[in-house]
Amino acid sequence: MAIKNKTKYAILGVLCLKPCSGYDIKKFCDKTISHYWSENFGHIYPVLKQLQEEHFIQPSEDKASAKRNVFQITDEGKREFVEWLMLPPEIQSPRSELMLKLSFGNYIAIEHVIAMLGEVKDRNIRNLAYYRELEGSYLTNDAAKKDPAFPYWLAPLRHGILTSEVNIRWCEETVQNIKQYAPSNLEEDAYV
Amino acid sequence: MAIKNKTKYAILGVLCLKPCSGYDIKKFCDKTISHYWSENFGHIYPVLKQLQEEHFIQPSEDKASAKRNVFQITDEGKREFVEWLMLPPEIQSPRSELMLKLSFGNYIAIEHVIAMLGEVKDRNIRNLAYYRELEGSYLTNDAAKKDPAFPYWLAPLRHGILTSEVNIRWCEETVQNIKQYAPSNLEEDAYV
DNA sequence: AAATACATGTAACGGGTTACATGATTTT
DNA sequence: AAAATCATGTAACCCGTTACATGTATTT
Repeated sequence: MAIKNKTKYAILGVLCLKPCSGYDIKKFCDKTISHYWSENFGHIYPVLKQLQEEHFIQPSEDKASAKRNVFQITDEGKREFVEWLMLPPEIQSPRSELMLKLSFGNYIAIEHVIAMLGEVKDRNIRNLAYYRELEGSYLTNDAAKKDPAFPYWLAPLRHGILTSEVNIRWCEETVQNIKQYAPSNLEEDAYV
Repeated sequence: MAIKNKTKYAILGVLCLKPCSGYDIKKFCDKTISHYWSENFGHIYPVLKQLQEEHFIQPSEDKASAKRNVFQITDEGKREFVEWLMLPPEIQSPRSELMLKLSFGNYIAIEHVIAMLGEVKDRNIRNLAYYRELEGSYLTNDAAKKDPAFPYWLAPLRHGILTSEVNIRWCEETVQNIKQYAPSNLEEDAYV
């Protein structure tokens, strides 16, 4: 059977870096890997409990506060995680709502489609700016560069940069194509 | 509440093109839009029933076989579909297993990571070849070009082409970065 | 005659999201 | 004192996948 429950492995991965509470894990996901991975509390806490039962994680001693529930990964947990790492990543069946909508674009007014593509482009421009800033701070940090993990943290970031760039170009190209091949009501506006 | 059940709208979209049975819809998804949308029987048939109850679709007269259950979209169904089309596409929370695994690449042997990226690259090369072929047959078909839907069918295809290309480049770049910044055991092999 | 493709559906499962509930701690 | 943040957890829901069951029509 195919491996599901990727939350399990995401949590094990984060705990490989440092002991964390559920809250910490969520914060880490939101801050550091949010451009390619997301988690939510409703899933983290139950999985944390399950991982503890499987002895892949255990309560950590160094709790900052009595209320905090800090976990650390066990040797078994590390083994489990690395084993998963080496499996080929599952090819997920694609479901792009944008592409689906776009392919039926001739059912709505051309201005709508163009506006939609404009929003997509803007979002990608914002993302790109953010990625570029991150990349800059990475590349000028000599300590980070010496970390053996450096190229592995750089890779998803570079992917974000390259795909953002290509998405922007695609938006522009697509607007042009739409105007050229399906002029409809836009042409008239040009004379106003 | 956010709109879920996108299968509903995918089905309405396909039925806008022509009356279909559940089987036809599945076939259409697999053959025509599989690079950005997927459906499966276990979801299609129940949703088909639900759509009928909502009067968005109705049984079609022209059944080829007694066994086939062909549906056509109603005016209400068309309205429902177009209304959805005009809503901004939901931004889906990203979950790239490849990126997650890659960001922990320093936990496994470098050869493993390089092999993994090689497979990803190969898959993208295969996809690109397929997309390019499709694009060629599109661009040389004058009848298709005159269809007002032409740029809307072209757009997802172009997106596939551009992202495949960029993925290939990213794989190559990433392998280089890994070799440069995390040489480890590969260097030795170079002398063998 | 056997194998493949056509065709429709149900049941169980599970993964992930959202909303809800609750309270402590820190900052303004 | 109030607001914001920290922090943990549960319950309900629903979407989508997988596996199962069943039978017909067509091709080899």
